[in-house]
This record gives sequence, C-alpha cells and structure tokens, in this order.
Amino acid sequence: MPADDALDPLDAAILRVLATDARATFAQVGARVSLSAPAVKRRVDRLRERGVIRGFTVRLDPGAMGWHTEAFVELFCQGSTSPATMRDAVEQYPEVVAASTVTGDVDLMVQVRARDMRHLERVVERLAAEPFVSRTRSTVVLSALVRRPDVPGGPAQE
Amino acid sequence: MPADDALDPLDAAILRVLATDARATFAQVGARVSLSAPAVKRRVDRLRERGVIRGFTVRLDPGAMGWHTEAFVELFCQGSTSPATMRDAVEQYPEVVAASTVTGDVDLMVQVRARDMRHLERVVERLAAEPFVSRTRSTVVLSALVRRPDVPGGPAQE
DNA sequence: GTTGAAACGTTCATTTT
DNA sequence: AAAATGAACGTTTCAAC
Repeated sequence: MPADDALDPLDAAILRVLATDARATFAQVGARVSLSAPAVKRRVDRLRERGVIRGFTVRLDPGAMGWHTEAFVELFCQGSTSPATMRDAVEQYPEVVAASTVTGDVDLMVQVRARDMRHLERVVERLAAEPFVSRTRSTVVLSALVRRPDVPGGPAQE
Repeated sequence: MPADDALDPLDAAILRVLATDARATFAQVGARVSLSAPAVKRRVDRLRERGVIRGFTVRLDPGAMGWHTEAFVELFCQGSTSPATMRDAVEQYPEVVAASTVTGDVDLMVQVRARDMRHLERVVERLAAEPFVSRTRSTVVLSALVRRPDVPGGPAQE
C-alpha cells in the first residue's frame, strides 16, 4: 500500500527545514513557514503517523569515524535466490550501508563502508563466500562528490 | 586535514542514540549513556565543532514523496574531466542524490531518484548530453533491501 | 561531569477564524 | 477543519562547584 503522493506545500516546506536541521525547534520551523509552533507540531506528528517521516538522524563525516574506504560491491546470485534471503544475509554485515536488487546482469548492488582496503577486501571475500553468491564485482569509491539528504521538492516538484 | 580517527566510547554511544532519534532530548540521550544532560550537550557541541557531526536530518519515505524510481547511472567521461567539473554539472540535478568518482572503467557513479521511468529516462538523457560524458550505463533499482543511517561502531569497532 | 536556576520549548485544552 | 492563544510542564543552557 503506497502512501499518498500529493504532499501539502506547507508539509513540504516543513520537511525542507527539517532536512537542513532536524533539531530545529517547532517555533523555529514555524518562523520559516509562517506557522505557530503547535501547528508545526501537529503536522509533523501527522507526517510521522502517515509514514512520510521515518525518523530523524544525525549526519556524520565518514572519514572522522575512521571509515576511509567505500565501495559498490555487485553480487551475481543463483537464479533461485529470493530478495528476503539476500536481505537476511547482507543485513548481518555492519559494513553494509545499503543494498538493492537491481535490473541487468547484476542481481544485488551492495554499498560497503570499511576502515581501509584491507578491511574492504575481507568483507568482499565474506560476501563472495555466501552460499547464494556466484560472483562479485567491486568498484571502489575514489571521492564522494555529492551526498544529499532526501529533500521534498527535488525530483517531485509538481 | 582529516579528522581524528579515535572516537571516544561515550561519544560513539551518544552518536548511536542520535542516529536512531536525532530529536531525542539531551536528558534522554544522557539516560541511555549514563550522563547528565549538560555533559551530553557539551560533547555534541564539540562533535559539531570537530566536524564529526555534519548536521541533523529527517529520514523520509521516498515512495511517500512520489519518488517511485531509483537508479544507478554510470557515467563514462572524457579523460581530461576533473572531479570538480563533474560535481558542478551533477549538482545541478535535483534528482541526483549521490555521486562519486570510482575506480574501473566507469568514471562517475551517480544515484538518481525520479518520479517514474519516464522521468528517469529524461534525467539520463540530460546527463548523457553533458559535454564531458561520452557514454552512460543505467541500472534500475528493483527494491531497496537495506538502507542504514551512518552508525558509529559499525565498520570501525576498534 | 554534576548540580541548580533562569530562559526557553513543548504540549494540551481552549478559543478563534 | 485547521490555526492561534495561554498556561503547565519539561528541556536547554550556563554559571558555579
């Protein structure tokens, strides 16, 4: 059941402010969107209930955390592997930051963060040893040029 | 100048709480890590100053925002293209959520969010028309299996 | 890092548009 | 139906320890 596509312009404005600073007070958000604090709170509560807002998180500098190596690891899987099996396996790795099933010859695209090349190598070896994985192909990130938080009114400015 | 790699265990614990709920009060965070609210605040302030914390943001459900299509678009670029040129070009697209220069035959890996296939197609065409792009290869996401916020003590539990 | 106190934000019931 | 107001309660923030 997909959530409703139509997003209220006021809700979108509130989400844009929260995307920039998720710890802004309701009064501060209200000042930016011309609403009182209680009005902002009620809309935010409603967006959480509707599932539009999944939560609030901190944005960290990966380098400052000691993660100096990032890679896209493409997994070629045996034909009969279900997405659930893939997820259950890949979720065990703390180094996996994202994983998606994809079209094309590759079956699963996995994004990995590791301390260094040596660490990355070990993770790729473990992924390659998963029973349903027939082959892997890794692409190491040289430099992260753009890394944007999800913002309403980007792709879907209707 | 890369930030210090060694992360205080208490700071790591605070960041884990904030990764789960960035709007938690300092008192709530303090209760989880056995610290008073002012102590938590001082540490968070310091983490911001050090650049470990880049900010706080809201996590949204892409589907609820009307973004039903996601893809990895690989860009093959002319040999003399600088990363700065690539970033300047790719940053103009609101549909681009991430972009990284990578090793291998591909030069730039771009992650795109679009309303639908038709919208994605238009974005890929515009990217392909950039002067420094010689060829593109797109991989459409079928389903996002894992999507984790950055959490300390994942890859770098030392 | 903690405590205590003043300023400020949150939250709810109520009133207004 | 949705927003503003005002008051009670909890949080932030800073000085002092």
